[in-house]
Amino acid sequence: MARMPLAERRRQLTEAAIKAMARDGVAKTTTRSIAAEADVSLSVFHYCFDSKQALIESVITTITDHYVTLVKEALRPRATLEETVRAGFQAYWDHVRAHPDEHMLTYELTQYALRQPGFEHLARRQYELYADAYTELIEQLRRDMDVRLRVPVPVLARYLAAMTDGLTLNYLVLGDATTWTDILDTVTAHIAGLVQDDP
Amino acid sequence: MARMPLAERRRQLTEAAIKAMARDGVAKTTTRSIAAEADVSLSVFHYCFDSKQALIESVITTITDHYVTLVKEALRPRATLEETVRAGFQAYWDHVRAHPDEHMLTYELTQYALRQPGFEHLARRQYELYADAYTELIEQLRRDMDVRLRVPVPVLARYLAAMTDGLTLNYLVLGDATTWTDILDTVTAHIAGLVQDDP
DNA sequence: GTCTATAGGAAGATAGAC
DNA sequence: GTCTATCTTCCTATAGAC
Repeated sequence: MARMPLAERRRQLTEAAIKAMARDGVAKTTTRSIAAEADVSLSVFHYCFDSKQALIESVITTITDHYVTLVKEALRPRATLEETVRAGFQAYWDHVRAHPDEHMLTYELTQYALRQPGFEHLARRQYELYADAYTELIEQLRRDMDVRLRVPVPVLARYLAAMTDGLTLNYLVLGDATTWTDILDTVTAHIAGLVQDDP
Repeated sequence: MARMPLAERRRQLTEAAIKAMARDGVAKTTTRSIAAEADVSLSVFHYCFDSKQALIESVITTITDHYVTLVKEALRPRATLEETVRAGFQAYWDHVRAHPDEHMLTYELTQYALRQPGFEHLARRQYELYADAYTELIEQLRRDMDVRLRVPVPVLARYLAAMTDGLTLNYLVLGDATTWTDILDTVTAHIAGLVQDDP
């Protein structure tokens, strides 16, 4: 097989692991299946990573950074506050609908990290970065537009992150059998009310 | 060992499984560890359940019903709307803080069910029952008090269920390092505004 | 760096005596 | 119904040649 620098192989295996885990779930993904997905032999895997745990650590940080970028891109400021909220949620939501398995994987990895001794910090990092993304957005809105807040920034940021998280998980489990559009409308109107003081 | 009717042994093993899974996580809980927790031999396990999957099905339905009862009890109607929201969240939240591992387990089981072919309906049932609990509460409030809604009942119920779910998961990951009390205050004020029309 | 082959262990499930 | 002992399978990780 084609030779490759260590760092690049690591990236390739990490990507292969994400793909396999999104498809089959974390529990059913073995080092063998990851090696097969990357089309390398099992020994190459262990040449690049000391253990399966070391790979999973790489998977968690990679996918977390990937999703934080996604959320920040979706929630970037737009012309008006209402448009920011609506377009932001729409962009985020389109991604969830297009890649449900990947979003599912983020939840599985959170729980893996919380249950694995020494990995708890990875789960915390994941959720802190989500909240940070919202914090950044809120601060930006406060500067660029005339937005006043009913609640302190960290409280609002964490609340919004948790709400996004809960709605996403709810969608992954139940789908949109009920009128999910209505729910999103409720959310956006709701958030606008929470963010901006009444005149 | 003491003999026991089949149905009772099943209950005993199911409870032992819940205890072991809450403590060690679903992934690390084996049929052997469950049998040890229940203080029976491995063969007794397989005498009661055809497979590990059959036991997990029992675990999921049991713990789901248990938690739905809990939520319904926490969210029962009280004197005023505001008191209902505040006391309800407080009661629910006290339980989360007292038993984080059990709540964690409910998330793990959801994901197990979603990944296990033929078990998806158990995950859906879990989340439908959560939404049903909120639906019941809302209907009751509409009857008993003079509460008008800005949004349809199913939309509101599902939204509230998702929000509760997201906040719980967020707490399980991050703890209450930030001012969690403020977040709960925000939530309760927020919900009251969403539920009741301005006069 | 990559390969084949295999060590070593733990899991789910079964056999058959009591 | 419950037990001990074992079968079978599949996993992570390593050894050693190329």
